Amino acid sequence: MPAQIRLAVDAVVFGYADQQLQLLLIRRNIPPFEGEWALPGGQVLSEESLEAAVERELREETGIGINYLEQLYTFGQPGRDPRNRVVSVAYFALVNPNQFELAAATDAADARWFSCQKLPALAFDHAQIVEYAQQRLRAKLTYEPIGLNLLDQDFLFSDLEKLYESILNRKIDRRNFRKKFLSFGILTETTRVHSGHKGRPGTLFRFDEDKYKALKEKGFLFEIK
Amino acid sequence: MPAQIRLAVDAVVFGYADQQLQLLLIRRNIPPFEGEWALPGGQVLSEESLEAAVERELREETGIGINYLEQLYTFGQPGRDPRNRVVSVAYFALVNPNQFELAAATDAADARWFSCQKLPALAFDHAQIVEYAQQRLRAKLTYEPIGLNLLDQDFLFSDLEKLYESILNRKIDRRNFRKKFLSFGILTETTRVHSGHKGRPGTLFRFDEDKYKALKEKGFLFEIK
DNA sequence: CCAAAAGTGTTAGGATTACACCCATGG
DNA sequence: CCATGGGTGTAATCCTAACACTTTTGG
Repeated sequence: MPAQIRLAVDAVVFGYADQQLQLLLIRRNIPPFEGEWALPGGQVLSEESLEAAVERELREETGIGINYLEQLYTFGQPGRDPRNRVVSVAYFALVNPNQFELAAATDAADARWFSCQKLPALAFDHAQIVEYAQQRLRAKLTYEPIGLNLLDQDFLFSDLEKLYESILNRKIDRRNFRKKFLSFGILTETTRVHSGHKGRPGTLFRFDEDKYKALKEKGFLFEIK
Repeated sequence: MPAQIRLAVDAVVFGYADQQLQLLLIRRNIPPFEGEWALPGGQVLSEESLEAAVERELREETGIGINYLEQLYTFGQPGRDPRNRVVSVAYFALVNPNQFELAAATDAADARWFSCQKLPALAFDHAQIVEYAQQRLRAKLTYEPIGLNLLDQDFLFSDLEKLYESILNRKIDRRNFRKKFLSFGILTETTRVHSGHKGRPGTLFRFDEDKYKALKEKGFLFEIK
């Protein structure tokens, strides 16, 4: 029998707060890399699916509720874990940090959001995994409306615009962006709001996911340049 | 210790011949699914990378030389292998079937090309994996020039055009396609050819991969609609 | 000389970009 | 009444899509 290969999952969980992309990390309380920050994750149990493993680990380690989940990539270089051969299937998740208690520390683990602008050093090859996930997020934002999973259910157009600007890291023309996005017909208008800010209140929009799915079936293409 | 999860790789190897997309399959000579057709692949050894495992399996089972390889997706549903829990990292490969002996049967395995239009029943969940790979290929053809890996080094424009037509399964305007593709500046012109066909001989082109990489670095975007 | 495939340019319509002023509210 | 952010239209440009005839060769 060959030396065993262990299978794990890791989750790159993005949130959006303070007009910045945030990443959810846990502090490891066991070796290797004890005390360092790492992606939530762990070994896959023998009878559970990969997605179930991700969800279980997130529940155990962070108590979080996921809006969007997709498989990212499988990292399997020998040596990426200094002790054993561990192959890890990385997942990519989007959540709205407002929808639950900010990183309730369950288990023994300490869970926290970090701005993607100021990440700490990460255990294993997790920095590489995060880099890969950011690329995926940036790319996907332009051809699927997944960014909406990072916002509140009802949001201002300016929120959406700032989200795109901060993640894609470039200026976006407000008028053209709104025209384009609205032209897809996947947002519905709600009432109005003042909320915390000064200035004129803005319209609240809501993502119509069923509409989007229906259009997608019909071959409709979402695209933001 | 939990029941062991086994890790495997599978390769979806596409070729192009007779103006059709082809898929490389092997006939299994051990249970389960003995005698049925399946993707080349097998268990990952404890010290090899995933890519090395794919290349080793392809060498052992088919004697093939790969032009393009990328990770496709990891399939890990419990029950996908009726005997053990096997998680398989699927890879996606493009080859030119002219570049080596047509599926030399090494090992005990029988390896063959099948037109993607007429695939046999496949073992395990391999039909699903192939379906996923075809989607990836179709999508990727439109935003990366990977189709060139399926052709001879020197090829006619009409070959490229037919390749796109057959894989995307729609008519393409010959003039617009040529204009667009040439505008990228990633093809270089060679001499002329008659080859086997009737009619006026056409110019042979060659993919300038270095040029493409250089442009890509600079933020250039390849796109065929 | 005929059949087969290669090669080539123009135009209309649609999409994208660039751009600046007025409006509604809170303090 | 002022500061802040929300809301809106038009014109120039670029890109895409549609479209047909001529050229070169082999048989």
